[in-house]
Amino acid sequence: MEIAGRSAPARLRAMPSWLINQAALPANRLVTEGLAGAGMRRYHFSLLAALDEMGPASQADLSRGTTIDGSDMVAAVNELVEQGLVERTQDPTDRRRNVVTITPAGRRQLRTLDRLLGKAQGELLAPLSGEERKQLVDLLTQVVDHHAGTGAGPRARSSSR
Amino acid sequence: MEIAGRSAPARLRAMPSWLINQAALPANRLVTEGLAGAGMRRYHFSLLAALDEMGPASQADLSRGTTIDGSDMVAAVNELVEQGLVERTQDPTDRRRNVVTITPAGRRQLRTLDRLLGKAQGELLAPLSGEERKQLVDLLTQVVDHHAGTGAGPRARSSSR
DNA sequence: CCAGTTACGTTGGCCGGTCCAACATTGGTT
DNA sequence: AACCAATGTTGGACCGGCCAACGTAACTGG
Repeated sequence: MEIAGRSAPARLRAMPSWLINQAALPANRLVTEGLAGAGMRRYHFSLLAALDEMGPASQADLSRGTTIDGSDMVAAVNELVEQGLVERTQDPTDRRRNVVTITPAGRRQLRTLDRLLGKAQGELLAPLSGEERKQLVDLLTQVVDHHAGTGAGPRARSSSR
Repeated sequence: MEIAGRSAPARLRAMPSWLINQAALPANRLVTEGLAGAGMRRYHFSLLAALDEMGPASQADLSRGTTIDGSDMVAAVNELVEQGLVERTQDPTDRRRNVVTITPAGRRQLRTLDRLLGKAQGELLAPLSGEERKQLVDLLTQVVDHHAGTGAGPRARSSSR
């Protein structure tokens, strides 16, 4: 009763880049489902986490402190404002800036999300022992750090014109 | 000379699901760039690899043997046909089926892609030792296998109606 | 003081990847 | 014959990531 051909080619299964992408599927599914229980998306959490860590910050600061593009920041902040989790106020000392501040409700929500996401991580790494989980995090961190800034940042300023 | 705030919130940096997604960025960038040198995309390689491993197969077989949806298979096969890397012929014993066969040129191309991708994997895992690379592949494989079939397959057949 | 340059927020859009619904054709079942 | 299942195909939705352009505002050098 073979379920023939249900698994990917061996060439792919041995390829780290492929494994990473395959692991990202359940990861994103679990995280998305977890956050959906609180009516949130991934970037909402990123934003709340950044605010909790950085304190009040401009949208440009938040864009730099997360992987969220400035273009997408507008809508993201709007959505958090609508739910009363952050406040957007104009910076009086620099009228270009919008200072975004997390509210007490935002902090409460953040703690809820922490709990939900912790659960999701547990399910994601279910087959691994505590020691193995540490190893995985360590190895991935090395890879991520090694490639940091190698493709995320703004395009090299073209000097033409 | 701190480059202040250039790194993501600690909450995220400690989260396996986030690390996996961040690692997927350079992974996809390197692989995409590598394949671009041969005028190919990722699913082209998946397809050629599956064909090389499965032998001649119908598009439905290929869809099941890869992560490529049947809807997207049509265009993918078309593109490979245009480049003479595969052939699409109607199965005489089942006139619904298109049998896709890899050509000698396809096999040659596949070997080229293997080489390009091997290089990309090396760059991706540059900071890791040989031992660490094995560990990473092993850990990711455990995670991927554990979640196999947990969200990819066709939607559960709704029994309503 | 003024001209040029830089930063910020915002709008709009493109692209790639994933997925689903519907359909006509064909084959299998009973 | 009547029904059900599988195949290939078209069309489109959705999401995440990214970029271009623009108006406003601040800064800098002459």
